[in-house]
Amino acid sequence: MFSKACEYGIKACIFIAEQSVNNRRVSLKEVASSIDSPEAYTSKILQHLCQNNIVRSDKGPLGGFSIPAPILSHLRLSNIVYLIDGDDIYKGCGLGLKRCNEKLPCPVHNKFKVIRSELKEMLESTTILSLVDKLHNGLTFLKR
Amino acid sequence: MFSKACEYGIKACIFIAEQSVNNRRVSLKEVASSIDSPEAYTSKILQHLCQNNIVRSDKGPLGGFSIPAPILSHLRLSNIVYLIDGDDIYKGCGLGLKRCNEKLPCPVHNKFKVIRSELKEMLESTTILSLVDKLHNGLTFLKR
DNA sequence: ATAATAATGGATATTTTTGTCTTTTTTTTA
DNA sequence: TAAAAAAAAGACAAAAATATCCATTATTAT
Repeated sequence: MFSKACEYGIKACIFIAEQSVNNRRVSLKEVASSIDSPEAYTSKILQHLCQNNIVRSDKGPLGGFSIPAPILSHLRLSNIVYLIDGDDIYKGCGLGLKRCNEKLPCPVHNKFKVIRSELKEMLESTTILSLVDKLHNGLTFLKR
Repeated sequence: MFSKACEYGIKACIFIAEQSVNNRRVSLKEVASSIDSPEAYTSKILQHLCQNNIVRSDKGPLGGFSIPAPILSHLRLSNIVYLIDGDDIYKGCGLGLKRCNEKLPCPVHNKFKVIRSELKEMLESTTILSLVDKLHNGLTFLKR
């Protein structure tokens, strides 16, 4: 459904958000080990998220990654997925046709658009904070 | 959503099915040009479909690909997707966790399972014949 | 200032997916 | 039986995704 990069990105954001809620910055190492992802690859993904102001990074000792409260209060799954995987999952034709639309639909167009719009709606309505809450309550897990 | 191979596979099946309804066998060339796919790559995908009795092939002049009526009457999108892409799209964790389930769900588990089960239901209930009908009525297209 | 810490950036490597090319096998028709 | 047509099979190539390594830059504490 999502690329590996996107999966790591989502998990990393949930973990960093959880720590940010408690005013803790986290290092790359902590992120990677907490979400069980390859460190250097995760670094690239975090860079990407930082360059697009979804995550904040500070260098030096005491540095690390965080998500500032004003950003966290608005952050949704859709922001992360859109940044990393683009909008193909919302817009792209189910059969990969370049020009598939209401007027000239592919055979699966109408079946897919229902699923797709529900996926879109779900990603846009799910906040990272709501996912952090579940983590915090011990109801969900980021590893294994 | 699906791999390129799977997209080609679905389009190829719809095209071959359309021709089989009219008792016409089609060559690899015809398939590839009709669905706008790379010929040799499409060949591999058709081989795979043939080995798994979703498509039939006959060698020699007058040979070509077809889908026998008894198969076509049962064939659904899910059969093709499952063969080519496997069951990750139904079963796999949205965050790529190996062991994510009802008891130990990842943070997005419950949000995703709704979408996933709808996707599953859609693929399992959509027959290739119903898609051929739309093609035939000029309501949908396989290229562009 | 210096050393230590942590992210950044760039180059490189590996793996997977996608795509190609060539030879072989099967079948039909002449 | 020989030639032609068509898929099968296997090796190979290119592109994309995933992953690693190393030198650089910024920040903090000593």
